Amino acid sequence: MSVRVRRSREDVVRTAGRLFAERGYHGTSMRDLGDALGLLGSSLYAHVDGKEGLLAEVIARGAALFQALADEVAAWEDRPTEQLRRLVAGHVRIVTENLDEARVFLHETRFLSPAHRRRVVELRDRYEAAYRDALAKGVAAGVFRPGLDVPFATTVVLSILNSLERWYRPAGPKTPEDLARDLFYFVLEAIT
Amino acid sequence: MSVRVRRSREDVVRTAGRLFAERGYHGTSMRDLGDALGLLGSSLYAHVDGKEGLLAEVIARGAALFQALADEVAAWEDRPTEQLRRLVAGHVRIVTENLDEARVFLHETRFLSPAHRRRVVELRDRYEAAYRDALAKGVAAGVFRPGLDVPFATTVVLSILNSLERWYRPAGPKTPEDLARDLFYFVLEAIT
DNA sequence: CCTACCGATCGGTAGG
DNA sequence: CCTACCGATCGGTAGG
Repeated sequence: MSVRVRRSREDVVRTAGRLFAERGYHGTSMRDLGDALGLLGSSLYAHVDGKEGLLAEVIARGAALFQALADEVAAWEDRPTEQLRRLVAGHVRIVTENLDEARVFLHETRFLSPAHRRRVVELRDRYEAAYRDALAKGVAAGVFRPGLDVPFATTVVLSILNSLERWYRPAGPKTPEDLARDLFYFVLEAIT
Repeated sequence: MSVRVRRSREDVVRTAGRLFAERGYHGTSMRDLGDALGLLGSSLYAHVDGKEGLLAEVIARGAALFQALADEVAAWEDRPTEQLRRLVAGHVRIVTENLDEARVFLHETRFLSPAHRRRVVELRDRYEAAYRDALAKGVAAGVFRPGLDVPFATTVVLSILNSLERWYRPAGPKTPEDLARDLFYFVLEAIT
């Protein structure tokens, strides 16, 4: 009954993302991945260099989405509230539309080789800086609470956003747009 | 150079918690665990039934700590703000004092057998209910914001608390007591 | 808790 | 992308 079709490298990476998200990197074998694609584990090596390279690619794709968001909101640096609103909305959109990559990014980065991991940690730090800068600018401009502990608030906001992958369900009561709005106002209440 | 001492079952479970937290369940072999304890992988079977039973025990210990907290705060049901304060403070204390178990509980529960996993999910749901009840009582009593979306706020509060294991560092600028206080007030600002 | 092992599975390769 | 493999490692057991 298995449907035999030619598989692209894109298919391999996307399916790897799904399996790594569901079973974890170490819980997924190359034969598991082959099975999911309708081919043998050994045949995967015609598409990719190896298992770790596949993990690195899945994670790099996730990281690129968040990085693009940080770059995008940089243009709004004169309006910190709008910057924060866009960061929250963009994060929710990325996670809800790329749940597998987001999960692998958050849970499996530690299994990357040191060289790959270093690059990902660097991107994560730059992403965090986008939030910290928006909060700091908002405090300086008087639109957020004076004396706000900016590093702490940054951590809490990212805690909320990074937990989305745990509980977001497409069939849940709120659409991604609802979530973006409600999460933004929850945070805004706490920091103003 | 390796120090040979007699190992207790307690040593095995605690070391398994550390390795499962650091490398993940599927990233830890019974030989890895034996090495960390100064004995052979095969010798572990004198102490435990098998690898999955070891995971179940590490997670059950973590779950028991949270369950005890939920039971404890039930006594304060007439004072929802105090109830929430104690839930947050208790959660921070449990995580900061049992970081390995908390990590395994959060990340490796999905690798339990269906029977073991079902019990853990049940406990987690009861723990979540303690937060939901405190918030609902607070809204009913008029101490929290009228019209607060209680299920949503519950999820956000637990998102914040469950992310602690990601960023808490004993050498960080805030003590666990500082964190408990600051996290509580962050949440309180958002829900009042 | 060690010795000595078991069958199964792992990531990966040579050659087509 | 398959055939036919490789050496290494996996969780686990029998017997002491």
